[in-house]
Formats: sequence, structure tokens, C-alpha cells
Amino acid sequence: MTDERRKFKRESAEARKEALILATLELVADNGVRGATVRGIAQRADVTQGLIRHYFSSKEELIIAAYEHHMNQMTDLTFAPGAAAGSARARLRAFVDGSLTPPVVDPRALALWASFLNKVQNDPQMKETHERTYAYFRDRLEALITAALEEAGRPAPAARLRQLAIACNAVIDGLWLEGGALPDAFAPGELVEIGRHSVAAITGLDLMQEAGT
Amino acid sequence: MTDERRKFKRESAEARKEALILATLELVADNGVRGATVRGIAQRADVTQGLIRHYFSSKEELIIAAYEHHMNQMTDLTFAPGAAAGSARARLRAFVDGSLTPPVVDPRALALWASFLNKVQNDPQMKETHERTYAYFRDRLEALITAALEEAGRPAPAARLRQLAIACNAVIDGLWLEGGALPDAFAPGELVEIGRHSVAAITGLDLMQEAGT
DNA sequence: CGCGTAATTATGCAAGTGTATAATTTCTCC
DNA sequence: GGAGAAATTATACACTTGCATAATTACGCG
Repeated sequence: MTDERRKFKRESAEARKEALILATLELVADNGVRGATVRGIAQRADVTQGLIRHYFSSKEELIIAAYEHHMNQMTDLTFAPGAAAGSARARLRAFVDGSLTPPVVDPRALALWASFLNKVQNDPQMKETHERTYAYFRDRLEALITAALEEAGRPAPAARLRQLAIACNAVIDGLWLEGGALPDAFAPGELVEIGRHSVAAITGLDLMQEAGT
Repeated sequence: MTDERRKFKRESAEARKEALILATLELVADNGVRGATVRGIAQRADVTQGLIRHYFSSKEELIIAAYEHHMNQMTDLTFAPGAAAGSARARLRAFVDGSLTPPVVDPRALALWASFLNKVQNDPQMKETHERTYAYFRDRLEALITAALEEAGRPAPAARLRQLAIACNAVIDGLWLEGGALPDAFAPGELVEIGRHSVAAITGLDLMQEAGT
């Protein structure tokens, strides 16, 4: 009746790494980076803690991998729907919609963003990932606005395009933030509606009517 | 030559509590809530760790006190300039300006907000503080928008006023966030300018010209 | 089927954590 | 100026943390 050594199953490196990363994201969202302990992560992934060291040379490395995984997932989610289809106006609207709909708008996504912020500002590698992702978002938004304005016969100088992109990005970020922080404060579709109205008002484009292909 | 016991000076309870709270905010901004250790806080406040227990019954209580202190300071800062002066339009513009100028826009303020988010979502007392502060902001903004629209002879129904307030709040939040996250990405006054333009575009009010008293 | 290797578990360690409590110092009041 | 009380320091303790290393197991390959 002595304690038996735990049975286990061998998995591929990719599967194990991904499982550990997902467990890490769960714990980071709930308890912050420091609250995501090696033991807690191992337990969540149904594994003993030593295994983490086998796949990641340190907790720091696991955290960085988890952050990159999360950021990649967020960009994939945002640009999944209607990426390159239809008019510039339709694509702009799809961008707004995707950014303001679950699972992008999500308390857990917000919690992760907040939890990683400290590390992002200090760790150079995480900072690089963050700035790359942020620049990708904003450049893409600026390109969409530029194209939509030209399409409407109302081209604008570069300086103004930059400000429009910053402003639209800010509304979207702000709505994303509030939707994640107060999930029950908004009716379904309300954030999208407000987001469309706001981007339309800022740019002077009409995003509300259903567009042709 | 034996180690001498440390000399100290007695301070009032208020002064000591405030010093401890300020030290706590420093460490929380740098290292997150869990990274703000009791020993670290004591060192920053130039005090030994036992003293913290003398003024706060637990670290949790100190954290909550620090959070409330920070939130109160933020609202005071936002509403300090031109609180009740001038036309509704001027007051709305003062609100935008105050929200998008240092020291409200500040990397440290953003780091604090992010660091506290986890606890805010779990701890009921912190959640209450957060929701009260948020509601205060948005109600105030909605009242300003309502008054400014009436002043301009363009009253709007309640549902629309709510959406306008949400949208304007979102732009301001988003610009605040980006200004704190990327302090060097914006020229001085640029956030204010973009914020004014955006709120003006969303509400249809003219916030750009210098208003009369 | 059995051998070897890599995956996985088990155990241990030194440093750091919050908190409790005892020892000392400072300051007020008479 | 001295006694008493409150503020402050000092010390200790049980627990958690990340990391290192040894012991074992599962599985592919001959």
C-alpha cells in the first residue's frame, strides 16, 4: 500500500509545450504572472513540475512563449473574418466588427493583457513582440482608412491619416477594454454598433449601411 | 562594535499610512501586486516591515488602501482644471484635456491600472471601488455631453446620449491607454488634439475653436 | 521480446513570502 | 526629569517559490 509512482503517457514535444502554454495562460489570466507558479501550471496541465524545466529552460521562457502565443491568437482572431474581401469600406467595417466581438472582446483577454503589461514594459523580448503586434494593428487600420477614403473620393494627407488611425484605434481599444472589463454592461452587438458609428463619425465614412460586395 | 538597534522617529498615523501607501504604489507599478512585497514596501518607506502590520492588519488591506488612494487621486486630477467654469462646451473640452494630459496620462498610472486589474475583478471591495469610479466618470461625461448638446440647440434622446457617452469615454480611454503605453509615440498636445477632434466628430459639437467664457 | 534512450516523476534545497510576537525606543504628560 | 504608553524594531516561523538533480518509466527499434 505504499504510494505508487504516478503513471504517465509520453506526448510529442509540440503537444506538451502547447498544453503547458495554455495552462500558463489560464493561470496568468487568473492570478497574474507572479501568481502563475510553476507548480500551479504543472497541476493545470496535469503534469509534474519537473516537466516544465524539461521543455522550457526557465519560467521566464515559458512566460514569453505564452505571451507570444496569446498575441498571435489575438491577431488571428481579429483578422479572421472578411480579411481581404469586398470594398475597402467593407473591410474596414469587418475590422471594427472583429475587434469588438467575442472572443476578442473577452474578460480573459483583457486580464491577460493587463497581467503581461508589466513584463512587456521591462523585458526587451516581450517589448519587441508587443510593439510589433501594436504596429501591425495600427498600420493595418491606417491602410484601411486610407483605402476607404480614396474609394470614397476623399483622399487625405498623411498627417491626417495618421491622426485618424490613432483616433479610430483608440475608440476600438477603449470599447474593447470596456467590453472586457464590464461584460454585462453592454447588449450583444452594442459595442459593434457604437464602434461602427464612432469610426464613421471620425472618418466621415458611412459604415452603417450594408455594403455591396 | 555590535550592531546597534536602528534609530527612528515617531510619526503621526496619517503620515505613516500615507508614506506606506505611496511606497506601495511605487512597487505595485514596478512589479505588480504580488511583486510588491511587504519587505520591499517597508524598505521603500524607510521603515522595518513590522510597522506595516501595525498600521494595516494585512498586506491585503494595505493593497486595498493603496488602490483607493490611487483612484481618488486620478479622479481629482481629471476634474481639477476648469471643473465648473464656463459653458457646457468649455467644460466638456476641459474634461477631455484633463483626461489626456499628464499626470493622468502617464506610464505609471497605466501600470497601476493594469496591475490592480486582477484583484479588482476578484476582490469584492476593490470591485466596488472600481465600478463606483468608472460610473462617476461616465455619468459625468454623459451629463457634460447632454448639457453641451442642449446648449447647442440639439437635444438628443436618452438612448443616444448613452451611446455617445460610451463612445467618447472609449476614445478617451483608448488615447489614455496608448499615451501611457507609448509615451514617446505622441508629440506634446497631440493626444489632446486628437481627443478633441474625435469627441467633436462623434457628438457633432465644435470643440476646436476657443470658446468664450 | 528486450534494450536503450528520452520523457516523466520524485525529491531536495536555498531564498523569499506573509504574519505573529517579543524586545526596545521615543515621546507625551505630570 | 521620569513613568507609562504607543510606535517602532527585531526575530522567528511555517509556507511557497523557482530551480537543480537523481530515480524511474514508457515507448521505439532491433
